[in-house]
Amino acid sequence: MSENQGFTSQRGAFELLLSKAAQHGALDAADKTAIRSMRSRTRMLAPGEDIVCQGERPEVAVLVLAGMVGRYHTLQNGDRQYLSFHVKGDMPDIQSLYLHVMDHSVCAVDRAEIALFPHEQIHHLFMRRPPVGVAFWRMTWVDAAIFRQAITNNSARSHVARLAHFFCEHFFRSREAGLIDGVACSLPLNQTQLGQSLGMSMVSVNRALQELRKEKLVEFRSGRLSMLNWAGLTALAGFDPTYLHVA
Amino acid sequence: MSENQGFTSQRGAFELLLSKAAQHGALDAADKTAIRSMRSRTRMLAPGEDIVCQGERPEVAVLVLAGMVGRYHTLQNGDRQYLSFHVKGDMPDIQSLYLHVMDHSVCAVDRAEIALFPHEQIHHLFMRRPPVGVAFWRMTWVDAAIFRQAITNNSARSHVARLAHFFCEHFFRSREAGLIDGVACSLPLNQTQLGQSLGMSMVSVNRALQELRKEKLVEFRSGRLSMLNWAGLTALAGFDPTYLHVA
DNA sequence: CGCAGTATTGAAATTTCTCAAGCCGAGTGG
DNA sequence: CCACTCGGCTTGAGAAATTTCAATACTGCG
Repeated sequence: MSENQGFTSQRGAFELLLSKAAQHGALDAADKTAIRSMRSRTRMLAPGEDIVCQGERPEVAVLVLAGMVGRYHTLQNGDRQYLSFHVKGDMPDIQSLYLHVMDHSVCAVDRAEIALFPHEQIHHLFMRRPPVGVAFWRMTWVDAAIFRQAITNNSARSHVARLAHFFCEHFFRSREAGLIDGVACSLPLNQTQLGQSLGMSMVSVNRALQELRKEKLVEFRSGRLSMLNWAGLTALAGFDPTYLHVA
Repeated sequence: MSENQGFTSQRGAFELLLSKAAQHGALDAADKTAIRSMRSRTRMLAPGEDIVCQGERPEVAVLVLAGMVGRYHTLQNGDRQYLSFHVKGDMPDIQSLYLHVMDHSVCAVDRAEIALFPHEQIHHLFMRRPPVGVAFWRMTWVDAAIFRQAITNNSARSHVARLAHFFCEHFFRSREAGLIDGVACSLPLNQTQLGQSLGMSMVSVNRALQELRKEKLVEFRSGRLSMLNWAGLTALAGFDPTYLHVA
């Protein structure tokens, strides 16, 4: 991986936020100016580093600029359950704006870069420019749709279909975010983490993976996911991208 | 159960909506007037009746006035996965306002009464009164937190803890909605539906239920849930209500 | 070259599901 | 008033899926 692949300048954060918001609602010039007038700072994160933890009360919201960020619950026995993963352009904890105490943690999965926007400024932005609020609102609704799909995936699908569905979703979203490289994308998770996302043991992940490999549907090694047969994989997974609500 | 227990008049719908919104954000007189100026109609639903189906494009949003409403996915093989259940004061499909095609269905679980608000009016309300938008927005964020918890529940907890957690959440939310009768509340689901919510077979639900009964933690028969030992149940479930973000 | 983390494998232990039968209680009609 | 029926609950037992445990291989990096 080249040194700063995908890593964005400070100025880039606003352009990214703008284009993301524009995907979710029509914005006029005043809306865009208002977005650009916010203050933010950027931050680099080491692999595994926590950004906010369950129980905290953050005063800033995160925008992912590069790398992958994950959200997870920590159970009483210390077990970790990943809830979702986020790529460039996602705002994984915007809900902390009004839901003051975090019910989950947010961490960098691999090396990542984020921008931080103060809650106060986002709040004023929404009050002054309702269409911007609606655009952001829509983003969080897509998020909720992704959570719903995760419930179904982890509760009602076989291990193989479950893993396949996870891969389909990640690839599809990476494509939307412009992060595809031919037929491959980055997915910097190990099999243990995959298990903590899908509600299965690491060994079961390994065996499900072998199934998919044997059928020549995907390849997945050292953080790289390659789609060998998209039609076959989506059919096996029962993947229907409607829930991702791409405009 | 008495004839129209909990069933609300047309006028009651606005008061309910108002008090619900007020729980999630400070509203001034103009905000309240704007909410009251909307048009709505109410509707009675038979047990099991669908309100909106996966794939449809509704033009109204639902407010639950009485009874229980559920959301579910339908899988390719016809299996059903329940995603969440909603009681008086909840708006289970407000996201259809901007996420135009439904990625899941909404149905009445038992006999229920709902109010329907045209999308167009809700949209104008949000544009004119941003604080009202924020209050509604917060409601949907709590919804998302509930989905996250369901992921963890169905993926990482034992069958017994899973069922216990489900009971805790339902009881807690029913209490918030003022639907508690002493130590009991309504939960009009059978064991098959419980299984379709928790990602377990009906037989496993039955056996988990027997565990909870044996420990004298809860009683659950014919749609009625009684809490016999709240402290014991929450401890077993690992239930921490932070995620419900009661203001 | 060797370490550390990750992946893979086999086999036993355990959990979970399926199947199928019997039970129970509420409502129905004779 | 009682037999009947229907849906939902309960039970046991075998089959299947899944996890656990533990040993072995692999890989990238210092």
